Amino acid sequence: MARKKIKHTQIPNERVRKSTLKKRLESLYKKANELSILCDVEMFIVIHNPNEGNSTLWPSQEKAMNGILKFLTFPEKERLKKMVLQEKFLSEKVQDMAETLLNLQNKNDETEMGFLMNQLIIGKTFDELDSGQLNGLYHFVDQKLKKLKNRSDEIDETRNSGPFARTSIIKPMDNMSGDMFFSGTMAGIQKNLGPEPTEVMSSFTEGNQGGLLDEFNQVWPTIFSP
Amino acid sequence: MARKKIKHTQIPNERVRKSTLKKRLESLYKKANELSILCDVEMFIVIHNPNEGNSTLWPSQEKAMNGILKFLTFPEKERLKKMVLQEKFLSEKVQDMAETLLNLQNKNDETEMGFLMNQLIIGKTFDELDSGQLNGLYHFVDQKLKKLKNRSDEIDETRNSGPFARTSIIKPMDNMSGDMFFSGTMAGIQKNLGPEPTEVMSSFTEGNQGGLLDEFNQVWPTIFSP
DNA sequence: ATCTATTTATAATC
DNA sequence: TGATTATAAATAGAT
Repeated sequence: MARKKIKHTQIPNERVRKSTLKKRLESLYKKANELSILCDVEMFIVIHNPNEGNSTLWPSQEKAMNGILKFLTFPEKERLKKMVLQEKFLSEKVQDMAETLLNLQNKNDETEMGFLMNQLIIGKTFDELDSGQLNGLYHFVDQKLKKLKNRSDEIDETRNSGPFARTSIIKPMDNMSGDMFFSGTMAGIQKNLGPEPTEVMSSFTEGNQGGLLDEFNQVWPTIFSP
Repeated sequence: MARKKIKHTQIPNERVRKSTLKKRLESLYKKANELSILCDVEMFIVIHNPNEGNSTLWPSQEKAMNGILKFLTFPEKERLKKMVLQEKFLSEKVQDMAETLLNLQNKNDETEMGFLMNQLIIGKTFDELDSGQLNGLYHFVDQKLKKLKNRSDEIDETRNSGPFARTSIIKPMDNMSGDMFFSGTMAGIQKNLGPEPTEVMSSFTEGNQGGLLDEFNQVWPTIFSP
């Protein structure tokens, strides 16, 4: 939208490309912000820029991290446990491990330490195929630790010997109402909109009373690409 | 941009709000797609819609999940381990747990099963404060399991008794060049662009040779909000 | 960065 | 819902 219509290919001139990126990103943020206000939705945007060697998160690291962390949380311990056992897809060892973790989890329930522990375990257990690329959570945890340290130093120095009481100090994550996550198929390009998004219905609009597979199907009842 | 300039507040009429959301989202996807092509960047967008009780991921669940999973991976096992020990922020129990997991991880290194195990452990160990909201990874794991089952049935039925060989069947995640993750501070609204994004320099543009804290600071040398 | 001639997006309407 | 159209916004190229 300007003096001339442009081609839909990568801008060859680096100067122009960079400038265009900046201008268009500003617009994109503006649009996203408008949309979230006008239509009462939450959104976040991630931009990876291989050329510049950086990434940008909008509207903030904090919000997106919280979303992402919730993204990776399961709805029910027992449901997963049963599924794993029933489907027999995983070894006993893995199941034992999961149970052990579950127990440990329960003991630390509602403590920030428990949350941090989870963070660390995640970091440890993930494959490291992209080693050298991934410091985000590292930093996140570091910040959490610092925050926690400050708070517990202020609030509760006498109750326990160490800085980390077993009582709940802060809630691990914000509550964001209406979160739900993602499923579906990938599709091609329609009109000029680029790839279609994937969308799912919310699980909490659905009942849940059948067997394990029914349960699963009810949780993910509708997969559609609008 | 239309017949009339609109207010920057939530659209009261539900029908209009829904319609506007749809139209504007299409435009946003289009813009995002254009931008990614024109300026050679990768992006993904997440929209939570509390009212409709659903969420949308653009451009696809697959891509965003891969990004998110990498987001949560640490660069080095030992570095984290040392950090945890040095900082003395976590209990021995937690550290033992982490080590146990680390060992288990090593045994399953480069196997899809190991990857899946990690997924499950993550699900198990996370706090469940948002219980009932989070089925995304559940579904993701299910799909991985199915894929794995199909592949191993086809490729390698004789080498092992079960369907899950200890050898690497598929790589857990795609490689996405130039990924890097997020840090920084949150800022207010500038012009009409909404919140500022947070951005960081890439870790792999930096050297890394000091002590643990130095190391950390070098990994996250520059935090700025453009 | 700033400035316009144009292209695009879209609010209101049908 | 889906189209139409008058107007607001975004922006390519120039400065």
